[in-house]
Amino acid sequence: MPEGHSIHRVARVHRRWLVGRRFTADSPQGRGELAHGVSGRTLLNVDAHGKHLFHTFEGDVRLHIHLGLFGRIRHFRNDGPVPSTACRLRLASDGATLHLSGPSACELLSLEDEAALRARLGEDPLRVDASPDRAYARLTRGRMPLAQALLDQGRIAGVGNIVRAEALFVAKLPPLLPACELERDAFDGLWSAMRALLQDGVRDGLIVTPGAPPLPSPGRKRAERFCVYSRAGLPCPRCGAKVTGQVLAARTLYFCAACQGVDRVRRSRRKPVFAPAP
DNA sequence: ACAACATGAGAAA
DNA sequence: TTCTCCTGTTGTC
Repeated sequence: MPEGHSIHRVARVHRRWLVGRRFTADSPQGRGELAHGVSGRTLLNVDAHGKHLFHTFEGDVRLHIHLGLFGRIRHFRNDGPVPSTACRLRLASDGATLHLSGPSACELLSLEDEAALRARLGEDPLRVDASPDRAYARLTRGRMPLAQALLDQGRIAGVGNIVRAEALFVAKLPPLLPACELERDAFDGLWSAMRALLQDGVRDGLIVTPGAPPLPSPGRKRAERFCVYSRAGLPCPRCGAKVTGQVLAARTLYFCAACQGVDRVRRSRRKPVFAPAP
């Protein structure tokens, strides 16, 4: 569910359908104070930055939601079904109800705390105020592998494991290149690949990488379709070589070692620190 | 039925 | 680096 595109899509839906409504809130999971803080207030605004959602209610009440790995928001036009015991927050108004379950964060924030949180977030390719210059400066700080830097939300916000793999593939970049060796024109290709994937994802509600092959096993229900993500051992749709899946900093990184090469990408050629896998 | 795994991230060591 | 939290889906038996 949750990479940046999902969050921005939720924000869009909520702006369109929920802003202006007055909600009653409850928490079947037993977070009474949280529900009490929101209940009876009108929703004024919804904003997304990276994977974070910010709802502003009347009376200076700010709700911060992060879905984490497991979080989900279900929407209903009517009252909706009986919420499960795992439902952390239910917001109900006339003709629109939502159930939030499994978030890693669902809290009320003061103005200062929200500002501090937003200040820690990097450039979000989905935001109009995003600065590619700043994104490049932050992303290329240090020698950490490019793929690892891409998941650091303080550098670039909203990119998750799927988008990093697919964008690096589309831009034909080597994931293990030290971030500081990424040339500016190579970054520009990566930035536009990420933005295109995320923007299409907001529009369609799921990530579909152009050029992705049909699903390997027809029975699978996976909604999103990829070139390399989750395709370890399967043929690369561009060159046919086997896709690599390897764990990097506790996350599985997928890429095609054969066609995501190092050419034209280095900033300094002095030290051959990185060599593509054989 | 049951186990493994997942699009995340913070804290601890 | 390893643990920890949270829930739902996928695959194996």
